[in-house]
This record gives sequence, C-alpha cells and structure tokens, in this order.
Amino acid sequence: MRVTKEQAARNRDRIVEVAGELFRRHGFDGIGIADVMKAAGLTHGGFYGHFASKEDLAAQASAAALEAGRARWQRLGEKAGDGAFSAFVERYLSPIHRDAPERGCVLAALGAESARQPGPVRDAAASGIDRLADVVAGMLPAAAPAERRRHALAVLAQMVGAMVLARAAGDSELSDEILAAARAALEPQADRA
Amino acid sequence: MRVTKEQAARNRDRIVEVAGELFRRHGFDGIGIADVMKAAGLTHGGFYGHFASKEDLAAQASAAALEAGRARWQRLGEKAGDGAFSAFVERYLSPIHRDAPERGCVLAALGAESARQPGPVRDAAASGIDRLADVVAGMLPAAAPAERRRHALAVLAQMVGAMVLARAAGDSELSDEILAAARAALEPQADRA
DNA sequence: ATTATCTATAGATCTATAGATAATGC
DNA sequence: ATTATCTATAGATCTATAGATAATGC
Repeated sequence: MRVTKEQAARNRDRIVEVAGELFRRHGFDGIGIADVMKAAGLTHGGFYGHFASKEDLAAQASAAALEAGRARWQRLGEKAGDGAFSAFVERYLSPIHRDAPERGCVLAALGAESARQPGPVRDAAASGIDRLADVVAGMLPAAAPAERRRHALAVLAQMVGAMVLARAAGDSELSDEILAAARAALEPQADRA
Repeated sequence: MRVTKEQAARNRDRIVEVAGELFRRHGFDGIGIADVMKAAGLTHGGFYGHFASKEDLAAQASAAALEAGRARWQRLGEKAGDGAFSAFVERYLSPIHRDAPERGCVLAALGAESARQPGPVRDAAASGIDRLADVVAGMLPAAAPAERRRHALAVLAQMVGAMVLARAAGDSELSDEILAAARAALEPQADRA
C-alpha cells in the first residue's frame, strides 16, 4: 500500500487539483472528503496524512486554482500582444467558460462562498483578486497607474458578475444575452483613453 | 399547540422571510431546516406542514427576496427622479450593503450557488435577473430599447461582480478599493448617450 | 524502522417522516 | 373532527480519527 515519496507528493498534488475542480463545480459544501479522494483514486482515510482539515484543503485548492488561472491569462496576454484585452474578454465571456466552471475562474465559481469561509480560504481569494487585477491592468491602454488599477478592478468585477449571472440564468436565452451585453460593454475599452 | 389559520399563514411567511436572510448569509448548504425553524420561533418537525422540501423553501425564499429587492430598487428610483441611477449605484455599492448580505442583493449573495441548485431555484434566479434588468433599464438615459437592455444587463453584471469581489476580499483595504472602482466606472454612465 | 495508504468506525449533523398533542372551527 | 405544531427518531452523510497493513528507505 505504501508508495514512494515522489508518488506521495504526486498524490498530494493530484488531491489539490481534483479538489479545485470539484469545489468549483459543486461548491465547498457540495463535496466531501470522500468524493475528493475517490476522484483522486485514493481512499477516504488517507486524506489526513496530507492535509490538516477540509478547510486546509479548500485554502490550498483555491490558491492553486487562482494561480493557475492567473498564469494562463498572463500567457494569453503575452501571446495576443496588442489584442490582449479583446482576446481575454472573448475567452472569459464565452459559453465554453460558462459551461465548464470546474476549469474556469475561481472567483466566478466560488467568490461568494469564499467570503463565508474561514481565514485561509478568504485570504487566498483576496490575494487572487489582487494578482488578477495586475494581469488585467497589463492588458489595458497606458494611463496613470492609479487609474489603470481602478479600471482593472472595474473590468474584473464586470466579467465576474457577468459569469455569475450567466450561470444563474441557466441554459435560457437570457444567459447568452448577459454574456453578449458584457462583451459589448467591455470591448470598446480596449482602446479607451 | 395548534394556532389559527391566520397565525399559521403568518408563520409560513415568517419561515420564508428568515430563510431568505439565513440563506443569503450562510448559503443554501450552510443552513439546515432546524436552524430556519428555530430562527422563526418554531420547531423542526413543523416545517413539512408548510413546505414539500428544503429545495421548495429555497425556491420560495429566493423568489420572495428577489421580488422584495426589485420593489425596493423601483421605489428608490421613483423617489430619486433624475438622480435615480446615481442613487442606486451609491446604495448598491456601499459598505453597508457589503456588510449585510442577509438584507442585500440575492444575486450577489447566492447567484453562483443558485446555478447549481435544481430547477425551481434556478428559475427564480433567472426570473429575478430579468426583472431587475428592467428596473435598471428604467434608470438609464433614453436610448433604443435593445441598447438600453444591453446596457442594463452590463451594469447589473458590474454591480453584482463588484459586490461578490468586495465580500471575498474581506475587510481588507482592497474591498473598499473594489467598491470605489466600480462606482467610478458606473457613475459617469448616468448621462451617457 | 518508518510511513503512506487502507479499513473501519465514532460522533455529529442533516433531511424527512411517524405519531402524539392540543387548540381551532364546524 | 380537523389540523398546526411538537416530540422523537430513522436513515443517510460528513468530518475526523484509530489501528492495521505493506512497501519504502535507511
């Protein structure tokens, strides 16, 4: 039953990864330790060798998924050059993102719930917002730093809110309408003063 | 133990009301039937005389709280006249709203979770978004109906997203920064073409 | 010998129901 | 007699732990 130290480390990483997906899809309270471990191909009892508690896992899974998202957005921005902001808006506000929350933005999937979680989970969310705002700011037209920061936070809010509402609207026509409305509001801002 | 028909109806309304508050504060999965009934001053077992299931209560509490919010926003708009949009933005994006989710916007508190709930709860959320967009549209500068609708949905998304992020950011400085950034982005739109 | 994982379970909590109780409303 | 509410509990689920197992790593 025992595995190598390297395999144990891989198992741990895998738990964090599948937990990130399952929490995003079902919410922190919608998934138990047993579900996570089963999805990772391990047994329930093995969990506490890797993590102190469910809260501990929630904090680590949040932080890891937020950082993975930030890195992906940054790569997208670097690849798209001048069109970075438009490419980002198109990608974020797509039906594909809406329909796959488990691989999408942590803030849209778990933002409201994170606010109710204990310290470490909240801290991960707050730090994630801060770093994502920096990435967005890098895609915006040149401006004074303070204005750029404000603009980035406002953009981030609009995208997260549009995704939350589009998902709440289910598979109705309204859902597509919300995504289109936010895209229409955001895209002109790619070359705003 | 038995009460009058009128009192029983009041009890039922009270259950819906306190459930709306408790769900907004703790999430659908963060509150049990026993908690709701205790807050309403009744016992656990009495619940199923009023509702078919927890899901049934969640749908009714969502619909009632969304409608109460819509009515309040509409009254605010009528009272503020030309300054309706600004007044609405100021009120919605206030620290007071952020710190009292149990009396605040259902979409910001439960939007992401509603998306994962069964049919009736989701339907209530979708219908709520639709009606709230109408109220917001009524506060916006005159324009072609289709453009007004798009604009209203984009505004709603930005406000809901800002509130979700401000709550996730906890009581950090970042939280106030997010609210201020969204206010700065929204208020010029009161007299946009 | 150490330790990563597994089996099994304790203890708490949650939804839902069954049956008793007692006051309303015919 | 009807019925709104209460007491009590069944059955499921969830977090966390204890002790056993077996393979690694000294």
